Amino acid sequence: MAKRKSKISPDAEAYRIGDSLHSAAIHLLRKVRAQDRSAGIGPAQLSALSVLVFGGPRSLKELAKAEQVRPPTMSRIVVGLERTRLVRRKATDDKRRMLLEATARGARILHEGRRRRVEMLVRALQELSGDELREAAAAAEFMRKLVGKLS
Amino acid sequence: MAKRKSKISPDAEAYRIGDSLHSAAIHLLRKVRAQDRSAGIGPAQLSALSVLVFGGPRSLKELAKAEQVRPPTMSRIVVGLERTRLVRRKATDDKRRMLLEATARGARILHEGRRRRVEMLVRALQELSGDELREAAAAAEFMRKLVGKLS
DNA sequence: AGAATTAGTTAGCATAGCTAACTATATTTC
DNA sequence: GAAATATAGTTAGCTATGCTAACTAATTCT
Repeated sequence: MAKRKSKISPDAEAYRIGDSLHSAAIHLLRKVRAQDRSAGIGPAQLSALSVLVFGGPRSLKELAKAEQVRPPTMSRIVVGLERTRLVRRKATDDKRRMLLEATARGARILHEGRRRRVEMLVRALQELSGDELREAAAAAEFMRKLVGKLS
Repeated sequence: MAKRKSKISPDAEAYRIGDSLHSAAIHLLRKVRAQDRSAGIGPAQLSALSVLVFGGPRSLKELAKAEQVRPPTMSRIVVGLERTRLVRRKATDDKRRMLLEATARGARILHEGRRRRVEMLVRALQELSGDELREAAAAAEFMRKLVGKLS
């Protein structure tokens, strides 16, 4: 593109693509998030829980960093997760710190919520041809790489 | 893939890809959203404003539907946007309805906020080769199509 | 021992989501 | 044309999620 259509500067092209990706991500998540209403768990709790389920136990501060929120915010999210027995605290040698870990129930709830979200995408993906599915896999892989490069 | 590796069922493959796309979209937005703090406008307001800027004036109910929120929620979002003079109400013949439209200031603020978000992506995209950039464009286009197919 | 640092919480504020119940206007029905 | 119904938006009140500032308790450094 940059070579065939020299009128389009690489920067403008990068901007257009960036805007597209941004917009697509917003609309994709807005759609799948509609599935969360039946879960009885908010998006922040669901996301924090997923870190514990897939990434293993960690301290509140680490969890806050992983979720890119401040410690007081995470403190309250954890209170909610504890109240519904999705997460448990474990004491450590350092008595200031705690380890947060998902309960079995937490893992189950997470997988169900995730399944509901992802299944919406899966239904759309199942309409695609084999070629299109390969395109989908490439898009997912590209997004993953790009996110790694951010900031 | 489905043909070469017949052990992997198309369904499992679709699930894996769906999960990837979902996860990538979450992480992408979490990163770019960090840019919003300096904007002095929340994500819901920003998103509603973008509908008005890019899609033109419409009623509160239509805006709520476009944003997939309930009317009372949109009512309050609009109050916030009005308070900061980013959106204006216009009366219609039907005195129950109103038309909401972005002000010039609203359009400017939106473009600035969007630019901040997108520029983060652009910085990452600018590190890519021409081939990779074409991959990026294909990924964006694919996502756009997929979102259209959702539910 | 005392000072500084670190982990987490509490308090207080704003935004954003919901449902239920309300007001005001339009439309339909008899 | 009046009464019933439907529609657009708001208000009230709840929960969840984000922040900063200020606090407590434990640990580490000097």
